[in-house]
Amino acid sequence: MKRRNTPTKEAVLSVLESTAKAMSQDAIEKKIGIDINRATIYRVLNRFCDDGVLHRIVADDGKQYFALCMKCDDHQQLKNHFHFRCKVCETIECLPIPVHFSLAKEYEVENVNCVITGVCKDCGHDKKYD
Amino acid sequence: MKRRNTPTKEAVLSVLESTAKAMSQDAIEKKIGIDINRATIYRVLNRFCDDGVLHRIVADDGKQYFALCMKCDDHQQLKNHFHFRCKVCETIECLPIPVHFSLAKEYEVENVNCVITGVCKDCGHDKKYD
DNA sequence: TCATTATTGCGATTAAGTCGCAATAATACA
DNA sequence: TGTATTATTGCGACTTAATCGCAATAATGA
Ligand SMILES: [Mn+2]
Ligand SMILES: [Mn+2]
Ligand SMILES: [Zn+2]
Ligand SMILES: [Zn+2]
Repeated sequence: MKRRNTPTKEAVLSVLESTAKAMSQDAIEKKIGIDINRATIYRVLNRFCDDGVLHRIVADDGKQYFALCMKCDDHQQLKNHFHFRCKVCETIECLPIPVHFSLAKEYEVENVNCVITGVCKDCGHDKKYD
Repeated sequence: MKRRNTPTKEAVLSVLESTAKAMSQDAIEKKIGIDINRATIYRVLNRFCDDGVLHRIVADDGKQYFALCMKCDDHQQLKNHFHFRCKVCETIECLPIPVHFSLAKEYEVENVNCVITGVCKDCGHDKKYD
């Protein structure tokens, strides 16, 4: 299963590198410019997740969102972090807030998925000129 | 919009009162005994959520799960708590672990959805007689 | 250049959840 | 107790997200 380099992979990655947010397949497809099949985008995203290049967030809207995994040491500590989904601008941001919990040792943790939903700082309700 | 008492409502509630876990529409339908339409179960569940009787968790499998909201003061502090989804027994439990985070005041929080996924204490990998 | 096989496009498919509408039944009230 | 009001239900159609099978394409290494 050796990976091959393709224009599709590079295009998807480049879209995600152009933002600090997590994006859905739909949003990526809209922003990507070139025409790539939906199933292909999903397959590329899933492979990136398998390879540890991206992480997947399932929000409370039931949709999957994908974001780059940070590699520098500063960010590595944030392996499990909170996410914020804004209902107004429909974006998901990776928050620099680590998730802490402690479970009885019999539990085996495989994934942590934490999403806070509401209105983000850029869309606050007091904004008069929306 | 005054609520009416119906056998359906009572049946759904009784299923959820019979367990400490969160359940999906599918699981509820299987356990409920009487034959109730899928859309109706969803409508009942949604109404219970609106009324604060149930809370809804969206897990990383993309599905919605519903659990009773505890009313005693002991549990009220756990308004936002972690959930654990076991991939083996396919259940979701409400953990008595509160979710803590702090956001810049410009954020408006409307919902908190935290799910840890893995293998629960009853399904541990060392079990030889599964 | 050629063979291998990972990747892609396409259409069909699955699954969760919602919606419109007509029929039913819980509630309030005469 | 009868009747009107309207919340609730059942049904089927629909929506959306995501996956899958398969044949065609193209990246890679020899
Ligand atoms: Mn993130
Ligand atoms: Mn819970
Ligand atoms: Zn926003
Ligand atoms: Zn389990």
